[in-house]
Amino acid sequence: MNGEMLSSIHNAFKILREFSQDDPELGVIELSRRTGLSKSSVSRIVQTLCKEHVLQKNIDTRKYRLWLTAFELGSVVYHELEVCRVGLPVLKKMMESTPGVIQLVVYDRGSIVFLLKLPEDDEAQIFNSMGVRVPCHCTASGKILLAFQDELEINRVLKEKMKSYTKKTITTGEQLSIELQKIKQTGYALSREEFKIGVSSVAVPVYDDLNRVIAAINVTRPTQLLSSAEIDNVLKEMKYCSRLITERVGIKLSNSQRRQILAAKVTNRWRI
Amino acid sequence: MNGEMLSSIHNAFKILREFSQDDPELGVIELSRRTGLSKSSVSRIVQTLCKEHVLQKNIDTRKYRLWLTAFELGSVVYHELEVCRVGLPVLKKMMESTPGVIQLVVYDRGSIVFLLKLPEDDEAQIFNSMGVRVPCHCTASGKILLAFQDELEINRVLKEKMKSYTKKTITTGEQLSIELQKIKQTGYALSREEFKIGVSSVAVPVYDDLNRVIAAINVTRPTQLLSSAEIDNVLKEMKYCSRLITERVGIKLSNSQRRQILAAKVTNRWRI
DNA sequence: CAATGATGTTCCCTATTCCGGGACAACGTC
DNA sequence: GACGTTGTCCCGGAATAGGGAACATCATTG
Repeated sequence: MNGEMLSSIHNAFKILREFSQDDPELGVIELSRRTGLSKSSVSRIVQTLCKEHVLQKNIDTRKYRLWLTAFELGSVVYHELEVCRVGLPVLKKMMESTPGVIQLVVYDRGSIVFLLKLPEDDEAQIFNSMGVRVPCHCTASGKILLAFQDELEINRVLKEKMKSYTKKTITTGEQLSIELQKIKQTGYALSREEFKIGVSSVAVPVYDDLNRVIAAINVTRPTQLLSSAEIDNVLKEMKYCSRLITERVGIKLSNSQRRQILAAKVTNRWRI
Repeated sequence: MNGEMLSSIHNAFKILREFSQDDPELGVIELSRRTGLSKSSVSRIVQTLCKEHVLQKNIDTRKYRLWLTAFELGSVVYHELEVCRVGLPVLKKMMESTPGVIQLVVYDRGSIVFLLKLPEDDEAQIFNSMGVRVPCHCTASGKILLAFQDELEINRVLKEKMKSYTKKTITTGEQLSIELQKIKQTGYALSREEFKIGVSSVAVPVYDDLNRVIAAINVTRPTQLLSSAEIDNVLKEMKYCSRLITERVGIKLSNSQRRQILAAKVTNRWRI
């Protein structure tokens, strides 16, 4: 297995991944510096991506931003994610009775990716939104999802360097390991200003019809609005919604089929 | 200018573009057939894209589907599109009083791309959704957006082959040209089952603060629920929302700045 | 307004890579 | 177990992608 395979494709995505909500517009030199590629290479790649309408060039500033092809491809993923389709109406209903920001989150290689965020209108850009990737160790949903990964994956992540976002961020493998065990027992995770000062959140796992954890529901609020009494209230609501999603997710199987699949130790995460 | 520039990047997106809501999972041979690339090339490209987490492989079926990197990149575009951010709350409000499917749409090279669709929960998958691309000639929003493109672009599109979706689909340049002129006079467009039998829609343009058409609002309903009396009602509502979006879009400029920019004939579509 | 600096594009050349063909392997089906 | 289908691996040669440098463009500064 040679490392990166087709190098220009690898480089193209190295460049594309530099674009984010925080850095939506980037120039050639900037990209060159960030990726370590020569500016001539960046220039050529970026021009190619423009021809594919993956990027768009701002003629005035000569900077580039992601464009419609990226949007179209991303939308396909969104529509394919069963947990999104099923989760959206459930969480919308939940929103009517539950204040705060509600998010649906999946695990991906030591990080979490936000799939849904309600309410959607983000006048206040305080909270993370759809499509954003954040490391596991500092968020409630990250910790709950990591807690349910297999040993191998957990150990891999525990060894990684953990960035500190606030004074309360967990930064060592030992601390996180203890936290994960506690979480697995209680069945929910808490983040009290571990990612952002003034902001706390609760998360519960979402299971599929084969009892595998496929996602997490996350409720975020200003810390002072999330007393332990209130957490109990919110958790009840969240667990109910989690169960609703489980019931509606997955190809409905007979019990014998289910046993068969589980016996085969299917760890294939295809059906999120 | 050499045609495609970096060919492997071009080929990668040729492959990626084959994935859609209708064809979310594809295998190597299938992709090879569709793209005209050799199956060995497709295999290698697809493996590279898996390493980049743009695609994910289903171990059981050996087919591929778009995956989280695509979602993350697409989300950046979504958040960057000012007309989305501004349009979403406006159209949500509109939804409360207006039945039917409400969509926000932009023009892109002879096609339209749906940015938003309300209501979002699509139990009934009858209507087009977010991120979907459809040719201009057969939809209300496509016709209204095309009508406001410049001569050059209109003529380019008029010459293209137009696919027929129903008996009522416009399929010749002459017909479409007449239709566009009518639309430009009345200020709105209609599609009576030109794309799908039993489904009709109305569309109005959305202007930015420099009076350029940047998007369209589209309302779709079963044909029998869209009488001409009802169309007048809906149009009133739509035009009101369109104006609201215009007011809230764009960097607020002084009148002198505005004149300057318009004098410079800025056709740069960067600021959608 | 010339000089300077910073950024972006194009050209050229070579080492590398990537493509296509074919062999091989893994399934599923009859 | 034979066959058809599909996916992966291997290999050699042709094409191309990448880096360096020149050139171009724009912004800033004295």
